[in-house]
Amino acid sequence: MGKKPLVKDQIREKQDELTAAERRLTATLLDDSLVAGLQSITKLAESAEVSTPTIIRLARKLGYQGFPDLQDAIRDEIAARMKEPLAKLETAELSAGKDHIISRFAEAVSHNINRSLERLDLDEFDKAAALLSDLNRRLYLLGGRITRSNAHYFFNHLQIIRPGVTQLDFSPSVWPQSLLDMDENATLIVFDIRRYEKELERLAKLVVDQGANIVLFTDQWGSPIERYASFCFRSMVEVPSSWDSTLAINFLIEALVAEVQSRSDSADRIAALEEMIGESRIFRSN
Amino acid sequence: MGKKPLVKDQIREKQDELTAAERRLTATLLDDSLVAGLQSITKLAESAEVSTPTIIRLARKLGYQGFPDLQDAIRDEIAARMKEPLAKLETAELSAGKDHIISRFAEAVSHNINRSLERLDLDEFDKAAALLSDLNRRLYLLGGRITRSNAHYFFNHLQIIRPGVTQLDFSPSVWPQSLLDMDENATLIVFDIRRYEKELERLAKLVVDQGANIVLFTDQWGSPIERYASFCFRSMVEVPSSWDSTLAINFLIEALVAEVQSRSDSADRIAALEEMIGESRIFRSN
DNA sequence: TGTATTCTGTAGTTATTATTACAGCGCAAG
DNA sequence: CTTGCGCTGTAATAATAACTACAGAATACA
Repeated sequence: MGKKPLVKDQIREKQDELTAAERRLTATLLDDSLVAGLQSITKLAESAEVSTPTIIRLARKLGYQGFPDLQDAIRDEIAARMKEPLAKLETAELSAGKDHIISRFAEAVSHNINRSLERLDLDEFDKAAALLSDLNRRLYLLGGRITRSNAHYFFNHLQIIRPGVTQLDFSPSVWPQSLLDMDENATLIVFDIRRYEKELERLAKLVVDQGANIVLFTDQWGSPIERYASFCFRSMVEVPSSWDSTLAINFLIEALVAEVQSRSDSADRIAALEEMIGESRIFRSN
Repeated sequence: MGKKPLVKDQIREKQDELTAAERRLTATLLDDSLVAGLQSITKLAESAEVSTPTIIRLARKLGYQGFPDLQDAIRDEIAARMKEPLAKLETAELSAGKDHIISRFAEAVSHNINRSLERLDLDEFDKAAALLSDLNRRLYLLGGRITRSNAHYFFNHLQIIRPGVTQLDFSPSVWPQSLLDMDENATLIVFDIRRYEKELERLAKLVVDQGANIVLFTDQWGSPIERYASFCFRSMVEVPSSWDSTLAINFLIEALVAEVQSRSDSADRIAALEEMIGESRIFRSN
């Protein structure tokens, strides 16, 4: 049994063969994501300003037995959409820019975050947060060509929340110095999405050999570093763009920052930092 | 007339005074975000394994006249939620981690992106994209303490897509050199969210005085730089964390990257870059 | 264990909804 | 014009849903 087409799409598809009254009806339906179709046929008829038989005729044209049958389909769709943490969005409807990049992007992004959260193991998240909150462990961060920005964002926060956080330079030539310190009391947080970078993998291997843990952020297909990682977070990255989207990854980073922060009770630390920033400008110049 | 409470909340509130069968029913309802409540009373009774009168009794307990009355309320709520580009999520339901940080975070993030997109003027977006695609204009990027990571992410992409892109150092002491070049053929892309940074504002003023354009990314309250900006994108940043979330800002960045990319037809440029990366490693070390 | 109280479903009734049949209307072609 | 065809609504009917009354079951308490 094949996947049923979405009612919304069925309507769009048949739009041409619909009569005037039927279009008035579909307009009403499409107008609020089909929710209007869940009323009784009488009420729907009133709000679309058509007669009840028109509704039944439309239902039949779309291939349903009758109105209740169509309603079931609509309800199933809505239920499915509500299940999504971030619903698939229809966003375009908000400013008539149906095919604007913003709409298509928003749709893709919500899909990405949805799927990523769906696959996320909350236990793993908690354990990773605990690991990153452990002040006895030093943290090192490293990203690839694109993801180094994400690594930096994470670093930027972690560094304020707790001591012992280091960002590795993007250039492999200076890695050896830090590598020396990455023993069993160190954790390397590494970002690697396609196209996966060999240098990162090589470093990962070395680091694990020295006993350090690895927390990996990668894409849906998975970096080769996965085999070395104690914790691995896969996020969906595809969007209608020549570039991958790291939004789902950023979501995880921000959530981890929030969690690590609350576990670390770093209020004092931050207060002290704020004071330093307030009193003097020299610290902002680094 | 005050705002009506959400059915979901009404149920939670009265949970204590509900009987066994009624709880079975509310469990079914809550289980799929109340969508089950849009079926006929008969079907709902079946799927919740209670009798139809139980349903009516619950409806009355919640303060409704009867089942259809309750249904109307549910439908209204769902309609409201579907209107959101990214729906408010109930995400917790996906793994029973009701109050897990991930759930609360996801809810906040969807709210933030929703609101931000709602306020986004697509025309402004397009015009900004056009500005950034204009190869006759040089681009400079700058962020604040936290947002410099975002600036860097944007820079990372723009730099590949087109020539004439410069990232300003975070340290004000080296700004003057770049400032010299920021004339009417330059655009400064600046990120400034709370706590707004005075240095950024001062630079913005200088830059505008020299005739350059400013594209500003800020938070919902708005940076003081707004008065100097040709384009201003406000994004919501509040999340259940000690830190602000820049996800909505990143959304815009990624969408702009996609748009600028497609306007710039930089296929050749990227192909050349890929080739260089493939042939030699030295370019990755900087 | 017995009794009172509350809960819950069955079955019957009423109200509403979904469907059908048909007739009027409007538009296009001759 | 007039004729014909398709669209649309009205009104009657069939189907289903919503509600009520009541009685059996479950539970709490003496």
